[in-house]
This record gives sequence, C-alpha cells and structure tokens, in this order.
Amino acid sequence: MNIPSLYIYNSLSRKKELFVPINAPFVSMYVCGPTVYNEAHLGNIRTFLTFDIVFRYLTHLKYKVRYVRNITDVGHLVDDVDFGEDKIEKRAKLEKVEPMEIVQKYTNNFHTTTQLFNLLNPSIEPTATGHIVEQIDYIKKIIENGYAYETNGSVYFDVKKYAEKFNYGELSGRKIDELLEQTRENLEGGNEKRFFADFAIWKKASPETIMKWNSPWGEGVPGWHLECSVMSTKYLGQQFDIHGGGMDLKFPHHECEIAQSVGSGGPQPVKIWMHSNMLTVNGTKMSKSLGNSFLPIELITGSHPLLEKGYSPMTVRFFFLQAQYRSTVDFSNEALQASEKGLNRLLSSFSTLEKINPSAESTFNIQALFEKCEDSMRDDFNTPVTIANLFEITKYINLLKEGKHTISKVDLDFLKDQYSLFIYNILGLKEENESSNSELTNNLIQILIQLRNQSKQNKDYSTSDLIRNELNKLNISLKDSKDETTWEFN
RNA sequence: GGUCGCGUGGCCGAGUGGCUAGGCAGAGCUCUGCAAAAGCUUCUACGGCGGUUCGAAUCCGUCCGCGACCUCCA
Repeated sequence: MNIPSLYIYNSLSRKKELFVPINAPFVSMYVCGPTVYNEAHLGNIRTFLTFDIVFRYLTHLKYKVRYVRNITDVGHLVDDVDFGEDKIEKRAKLEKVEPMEIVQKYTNNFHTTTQLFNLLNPSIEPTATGHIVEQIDYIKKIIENGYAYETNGSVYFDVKKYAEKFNYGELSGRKIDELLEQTRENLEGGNEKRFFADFAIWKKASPETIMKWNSPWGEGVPGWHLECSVMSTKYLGQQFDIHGGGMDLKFPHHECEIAQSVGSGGPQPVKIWMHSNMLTVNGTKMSKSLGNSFLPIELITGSHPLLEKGYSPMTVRFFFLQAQYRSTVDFSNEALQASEKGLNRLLSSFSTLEKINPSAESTFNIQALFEKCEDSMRDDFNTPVTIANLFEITKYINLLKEGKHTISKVDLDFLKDQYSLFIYNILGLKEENESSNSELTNNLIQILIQLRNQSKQNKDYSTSDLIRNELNKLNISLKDSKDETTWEFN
C-alpha cells in the first residue's frame, strides 16, 4: 500500500507528527460522543464534524477505519461532589419520564442532527449502559494494580499514587505539584476522596436513583471517564491510533482516560490525541449556561435572537470547514452570509462543468491543482486551504466556460471526478433544496419563463416585467444568463 | 493565581524568514431592454516596543489586549 504522508497534530507531543498506523491498513479511531441528556448544540456539532472529516479523509486514503463514537447514557454527573446527581436522571425528573426515555429521545435527536449536517455514522456507537460488566471488570483491574480505593461504596482513582510512577498531567500540561498546592482548601468538608484530584470510577447510588447496577461495592453507577477507556479498549484494543474530542475534554476527561488505561495495566493507550477547538460567540465559548448556544433548529429557522436569518446546515458545515479545526471559530451573521455565498459559488460549478466541451489540449495543469488539495488535507486536515485551492479550480471552471482556457477530454473527466470527490466525499458537502420543488411547479414556471422570453423578444417589456415581478411576489426569483433563465425560491 | 493558545486588510479566516492564500463586502469591467444573477479583474494586511538577521508579519524578549482549561462542558 502506497499512501502519501499524512501529518496530524498530536496534542500529547504538541507537534505535527507523521501518521503511521499501528496496524496499517487498519486505523482505529475513538471519539468522545455526546451525553444524551439534552439537544446537541452547534458547538458540539463542530467537534463531530472535525472527526467526520478525519474519518472521510482517512477512508479516502484507502485506510480501513474503525471509527468508534460512544453515547454517554449514564454516569455523567452534574458535579463531582459526594452525591453528585446524574445528568440524565436530573433531566428525567424534570421531564417526568424514565431516564431511558431521556436517553432514547436525545439519542434519536442526536442522530437526526448528525444526518442534517451530513455526518457519516461511526462504525460502532457503543453505550455506557451496554458495558456495565466490562466497566466493573476494568475497575477491579485498577484496584488490583493499587491505583484505586473504595470508600463508602464508591471507588476512586488514586491520582497521587499513580503520579508516583506515571506522569499524570502529561496530556494537559498540568503538574501534580501545582495540583497539590490546592489540596488544603479542597480537602475540607469530609470528602470521601483522599486527594482532591482523585476521581470516581464507581459511584455509590442513592436509594432513590433509578439507573444503578449491582457491583462488588454495592449498587452504583460507573464514573464518566471510565466508559471511554473501557469501550475503546474493547473495540480498538489497548493501544489505538487516534483519540478525538473537544478541547474542553482534554482535562480532566482525557487525562483521566490515560490514567485509567495505564492504571489498569495497559500501555499508553493512544498514539495521537486530537482536540478540536471551541465555537465562540462574540469571542466567548458557546455554552448553554451562558445562553449563547444555538440549537440546529434555531439555526435553520433563524429563530435565535442572535441570528439575523436562517442558515442551511450545509452553510454551517462549510462555514466550520473554512476554519482549521484547532482554531476557535467565531459565530457571526456576516461570516455565515459570506459562507452561504461562497458555498453557492463552489456548488454552482457542477452545472457549469456540464456545459464545458473538451478540446484537443489543456491550457493549465489540473492535476497539479488537485495535488494541492491533497497536500493541504494531508497537512493536519487543513480544510480552509483545501477550500481555497478548490476556489482556484472553480475559477478555472468558469474561465473554461468563457473559452479563456481549454481542457482535454481526459483532463475534463479527471476534473469532474476530482471536483466531486473533494466537495461531496471528502468535505461532505451536498446540494440542498434541489429536489424540494415538485415537477409540476417547475413545469409551470418553465411555461412562464418561455412566455417572458417571448415577450422580451417582441420587446413587450411590460409583460416580461409583469411575469418577473409577480413571480417575485411568490418568492420566486428569475435569473437570466446568456443562454437560459433559471429560477429559485428566495 | 497556574497552564496553554490567540491578536492578520472593511468582515471572516489560512500561511510563511525573502515569492498574490481564499471567501464575503467594496470598486471597475463583461453580459444585459432594465434590474437581478453570474463571471472576470482589482483592493497587498499581519497588536505596541525592542532584539537577532542581508532581510521578520513569520524567530527571540517584553508590554498591551482577548480567549480556553484548572473536576458541568464538544
């Protein structure tokens, strides 16, 4: 297998590294999925989009990718105090339904949303509740290795003990000494933990808790960090290629995952840690608590107060891809509108392409242009540069149509093939609302267009303008080009 | 306070020790009965101050501003 060099930024080493799979052509990738206690917002979508691109591009490079993205359906506590409440249970009480109804409802919702944004489904989508037995076994191993202790029916990971031998904090750049400085103030109040940085891997359940399981330590729930270690190990092995997630999961979540894996007797679990940056609104992280988060539906309808109008899912997808995944992206109406127009320009080239006739020779090097697209993707999935390169190709397509360049049959076929490959398959963009118009509507409007063009030929401009204006009142706009008139809904 | 990151033209956003990123907006032009749409062309910026260098927006130092994480967060 001859695969060109792909470089990926590794959060662990803090530099771009040549990607060499542990067991090529297979690639194993784990991404922290959603906690299904409410609707995913746009910030969440950005992260999943990042890894959708990684999945798509690795697949394009002919790797056989096993992409695991979990569903957290238990164990994610509202906070980490002794009797922290499960996020899903809390929501279930609020909506007065069973916790599993909440799980089902928001899992369904999540899937609808991922489809909306054209995110590919992962190879495996395991749930935390489906792996309770494995999690209990995993906890036992950690205890046997001496890196966890039981208190009051809960089991905590012993960070201090772990740090004696291993480097706790290596991923997030935290020093255990700095953590120690905060010990005194944080240890007040009869905490069950020996050390404030210790984290629960099994949490005792209160009597009224509905979702709980039997364990050697009594009834309880697994800790949030644990599921990812357990399920990644189960489906990808003790060591796998890529682990992804949002930047805000780096600490403590991913740090704890490493500790659990190593503490259970395994090796350093992940070769490349990838973290996608946050979506911001007016420079501040999008989050529900700040009230600045958009739900997909608010985005499409434009019903959120911060939005001037609605934007299609593909516009948002394209907008996200115009920034590199490791940079923050700021959400603004101006930027969205710019993306909307830019995307439209890119996509309209497909129909332009159909009108181009091949010549004997090509006057430009189309292979080189697409090679640039590959290069930018291979440089840590640099989609903004790839898009810039595609716009350059778009310009050539337009120049071809104007006859200012020529292209051979072979090159034209290559161009069509590659343009479609990059835009549809690799960037995962797609046409929208094209098929939403009924055949009848289209035929009726075509008749009106014919009538109008006849009027124009007869220089009967009052009739032609009448047709155009009346259609406009129905939110239908006509677009004249040199050889034809097309229409679209406003 | 600790750790990390960022500051690019009107806006959004790449990148790089010397060679035009790109998109949107603006301007000009083409097309056109008019308008719209579309296309082409164009607009040359890198927070302040020092330093290294033949040359820095890119490296180093410092200051200013902004943000993320520090056990809810994608």
